[in-house]
Amino acid sequence: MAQVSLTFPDGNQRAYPAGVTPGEVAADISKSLGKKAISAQVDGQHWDLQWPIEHDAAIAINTMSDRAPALELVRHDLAHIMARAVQELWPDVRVTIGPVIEHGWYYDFDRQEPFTPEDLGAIEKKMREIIAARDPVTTEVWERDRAIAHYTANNEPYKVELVEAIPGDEPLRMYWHGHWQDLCRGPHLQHTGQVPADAFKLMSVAGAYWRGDSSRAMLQRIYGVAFLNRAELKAHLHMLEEAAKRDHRKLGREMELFHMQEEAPGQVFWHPNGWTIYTALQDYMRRKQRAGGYNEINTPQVVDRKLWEASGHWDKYQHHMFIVEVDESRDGETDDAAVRDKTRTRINALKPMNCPCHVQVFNQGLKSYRDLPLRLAEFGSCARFEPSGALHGIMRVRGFTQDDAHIFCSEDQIQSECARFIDFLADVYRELGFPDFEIRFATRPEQRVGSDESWDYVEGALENAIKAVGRDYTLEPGDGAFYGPKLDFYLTDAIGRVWQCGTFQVDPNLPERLDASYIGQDGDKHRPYMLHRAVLGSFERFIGILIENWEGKLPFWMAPRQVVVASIVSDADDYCREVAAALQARGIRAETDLRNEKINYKVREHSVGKVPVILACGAREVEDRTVTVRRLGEKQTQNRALDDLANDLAREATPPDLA
RNA sequence: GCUGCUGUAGCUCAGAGGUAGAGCACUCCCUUGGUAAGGGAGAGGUCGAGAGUUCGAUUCUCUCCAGCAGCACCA
Repeated sequence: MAQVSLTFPDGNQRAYPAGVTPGEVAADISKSLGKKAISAQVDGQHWDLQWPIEHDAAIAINTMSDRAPALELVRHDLAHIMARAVQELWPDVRVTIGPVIEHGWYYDFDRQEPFTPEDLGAIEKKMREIIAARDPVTTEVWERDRAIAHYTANNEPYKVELVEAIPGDEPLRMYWHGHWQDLCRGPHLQHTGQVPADAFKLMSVAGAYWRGDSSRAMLQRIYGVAFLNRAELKAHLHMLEEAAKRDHRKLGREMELFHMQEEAPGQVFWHPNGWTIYTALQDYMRRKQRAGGYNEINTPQVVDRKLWEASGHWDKYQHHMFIVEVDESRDGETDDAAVRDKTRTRINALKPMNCPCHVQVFNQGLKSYRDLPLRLAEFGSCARFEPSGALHGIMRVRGFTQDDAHIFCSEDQIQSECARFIDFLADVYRELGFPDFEIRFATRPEQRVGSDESWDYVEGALENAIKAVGRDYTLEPGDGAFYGPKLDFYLTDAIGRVWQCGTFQVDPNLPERLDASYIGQDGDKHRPYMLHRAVLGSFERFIGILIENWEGKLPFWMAPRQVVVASIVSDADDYCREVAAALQARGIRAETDLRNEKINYKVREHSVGKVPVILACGAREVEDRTVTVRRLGEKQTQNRALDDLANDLAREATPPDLA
């Protein structure tokens, strides 16, 4: 009989009959390992305990203490257990797919009636019964015809479709969790009892398209989270609560930053406090850009469709544009709709992007190679008709302002401009409190314009630029824009969430379409490249990220209300006004709170409002010309001389680029 | 846009086929209080919009609008 030689992690080798399974190997090592085993790594591949090993291989047996495979298996088995529970409760439900995702899994079902929160409870209960039953998990490889016949007979059309989509040379694997069967790649646990019964929770149900295709059936997706023990589950649920606490929509209301209303969906009404943040950030970016060699411009919002036709947006982006039809016959003539000339109608669109307008600025007058690179920046207010379901607070809106710029340059300037931009962006992110960020390099997609040589050159230039500034990046092959490759910049917030903000895109296409040119050293006309770039992305979204990152407790220089001077007794009112005025004279955003309320009340209210510094003044402070300082989040107070404190606060209030 | 859910006072939410309630916030009064809510009184709502059923609709039905979760979208 043929033998296979298995090498264990400690270097030991043992011979087994070919076709031995990791489960048999584990049981051979020890009875307890045989029981504890959950799966194996065979030549680095995650391997089911039941799969035969036919060749010499390196093998390691996984148990629950091998975190990554354990989590993978627990979540994956839970997906099957949940699907089984659902079909036991409602036999007419059709099953589809149920993959493992970050923190847990989901499974998509086809069912007429919606699942209710009570249903989730019933499913969870049934799942615990299945786990308690310790049903064996078994597997078999089936022929395609058998699988199709089986699923056809059982009225599981989605499964039939899945089987048909699997390439003919790939074996079809079936898994049983007790009596319940599902098509699955595996691997799985030994039996359902290996799933920790107290470390999972069904979270929510939501719609999802079959195979992610919006033209196909809408299924119901049940999400679950699962961990290896109860403590981890609780920690995760606690983290979700933390994220909810940081929700910028909630903090925006509490801190009186902005509001939105149904007459202007997806657009922000900024209140004084929120606008203070906005302008502080914008003033900062304006200084940075000026120092970074950009020329700030401003371009129209309402632009004739002719320009959008020329730029290609009318063809490709029209459904995302706010289109404005203007009846020009009323121009200076009449307000009476009946006598207007309907033929004098002009079609405009609100700009969804600034680039075509920036080319118009570039195109004014003759440009020389000496003018390049020309960096035109605009805090460009754009309007995009985003799908209603995409809107989300101030993070995904229909009206927003980008920190946009376009760099017009020659081909051989792309690399240095890219390196220069990465440095610029890193500097801004660092100063704004995001020292770590990730670069993703998206290369040529299937559908593209331009020659392969040109793509080779430009992709090479970007790659060299990243290397020149000494940064790592991950590759996203095929994810570039149709006109050119791009770099996307992702920052990580205080609770580990990742946000794409910055971007750098090489575009030879739009200068061509809009006929931009410059005179080269040789006296001939040349086509410039256009580099689209943004650091923050949009002010609206970035401020949302800042609010959530800092939980509303923004750095002092951005805080909308930096100091509240609160009186303890009304005899201190005049002194409080004097203190506030002294701080205001130093450029600090200070207010007084002289209301007839106790200091406890005032402290609570301004703490909830995230005011970083509360200065309390009573009889003692008036007497000594001091203030008692209470910093947000600190219990302890500090008595300080007014002048001293004013110096400190003035320093703290200085934006990072001026410090 | 799609599926599901939601829409009642500024905010958070309760309620019911017979035109509405709480807490906080707000106004006034008492209180001058030393670091996360002092006490009392008062005012405040076309119950998201429109249509239908009904003697009567904020409540039931339909349509629309907006929000929430997810999906799709984010050249």
